[in-house]
Amino acid sequence: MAKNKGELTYIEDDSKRKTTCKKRKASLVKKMNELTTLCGIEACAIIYDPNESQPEVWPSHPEVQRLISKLMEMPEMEQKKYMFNHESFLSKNLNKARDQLKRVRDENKRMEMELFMFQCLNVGCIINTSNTVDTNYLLFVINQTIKDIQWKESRHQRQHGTVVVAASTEEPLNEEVANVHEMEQANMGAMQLQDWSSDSTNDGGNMMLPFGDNSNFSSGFWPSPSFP
Amino acid sequence: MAKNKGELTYIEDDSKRKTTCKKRKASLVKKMNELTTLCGIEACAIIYDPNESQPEVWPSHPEVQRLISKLMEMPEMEQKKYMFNHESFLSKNLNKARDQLKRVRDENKRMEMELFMFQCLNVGCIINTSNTVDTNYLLFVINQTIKDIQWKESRHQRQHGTVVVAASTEEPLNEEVANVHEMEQANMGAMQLQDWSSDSTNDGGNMMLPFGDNSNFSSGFWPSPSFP
DNA sequence: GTTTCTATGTTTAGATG
DNA sequence: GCATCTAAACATAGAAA
Repeated sequence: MAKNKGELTYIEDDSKRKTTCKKRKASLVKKMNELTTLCGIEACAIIYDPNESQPEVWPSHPEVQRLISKLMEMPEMEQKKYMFNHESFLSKNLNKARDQLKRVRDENKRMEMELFMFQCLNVGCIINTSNTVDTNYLLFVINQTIKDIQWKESRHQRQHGTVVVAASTEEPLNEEVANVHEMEQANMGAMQLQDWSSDSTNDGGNMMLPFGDNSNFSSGFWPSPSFP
Repeated sequence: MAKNKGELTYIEDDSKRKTTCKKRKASLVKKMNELTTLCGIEACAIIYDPNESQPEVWPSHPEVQRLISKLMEMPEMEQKKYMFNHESFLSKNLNKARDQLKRVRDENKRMEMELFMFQCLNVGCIINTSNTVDTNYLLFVINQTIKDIQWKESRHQRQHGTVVVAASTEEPLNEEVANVHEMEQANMGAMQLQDWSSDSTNDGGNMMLPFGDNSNFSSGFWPSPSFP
């Protein structure tokens, strides 16, 4: 504590406490970011600040959920293993249970990825992919979504023009990804990008989405969308 | 980072990383203690350090459990509200006031577009683009998003493989769109998508939300996002 | 209420026992 | 590996804008 020389007691003054809290929360989050980035470890934090309407989590809600799950799962899994080893009559159901578990896991993973994808799109970037999400699966989900978009969009080409979004790797493993390029060729339309950043006045009104107060979106989540 | 001047990247050297990790974990915990004490708020942290056999929790396991329960009781749709805002500690950078107005305007426009883009993905088609949105700008946003994805993704190629997502029109007018193809070329790596649905044992468990019989955790934080 | 500034205390990467 | 030391960078309480 600068200028306070180690006085580690509750700050009675409301204003001072609030200010300090805000500053220190920011610093703490920065420190967590540094720790996880520099050392490549996983960490999360939950902070309940009465000054905020909602608890603050770091680095993101899905990641916190994942780490919490990881924490909660540890003792349970050992317990299960123990039980399976000792209750022989359960062993005949083992394969069945495993399949079930796998299905549930896949479903959870899918939901997590879809939620994550939503958040990425909402914020505009991939959020803290280091050590947090299965990027391969995320890409699978994105490709699936893109495929849906393309399929549905193709029914409206004549009305609205065409937009193509494509995902690729060096060696696309599935048909969907491969077809992306074909569609990209086929759908080359007559559209041009305008300079969106100019001060043109003919677009602002159309840009507004009728969601009223946009403040929800200004308090996004962490890490930053890093808009250029 | 003393003597390291803001180089916020993974420390490759094992010994250095381990030492830094230990020091910084201690500092982080100290900071959390100061924050909670000085400001009288509740907070907890979970840290997974591969160097440690057990995950480290702060301030204590029961307290972490209690705060997690508190968090889990919140409705999912309000996630956005309690995410940290990266800008709170990163935006202290240079020439901020210079083009603040323009940035805010662009930001609003971009957020509207991103939200719109999400809605498109969520619904599965481009929604009534005529008379509602600037399609050209939508493409720009998509490209920006893609660019961000690529940039972030490129930092993890070795771990997860490479994917390039691209959007194009017949005549891309800006650098971003043009660069998409360059990056597509540049990022052609040696990676392949893995079969995400395989029985790999290193990820499935983390996806499970093992709240099971604990009513605190089963009280609803993971409702299905109802995707198509 | 917020942001900016700054003097001063704290953290920390690297070096050394 | 673990403690101690140190210069450099950082964090921050208080004040001012």
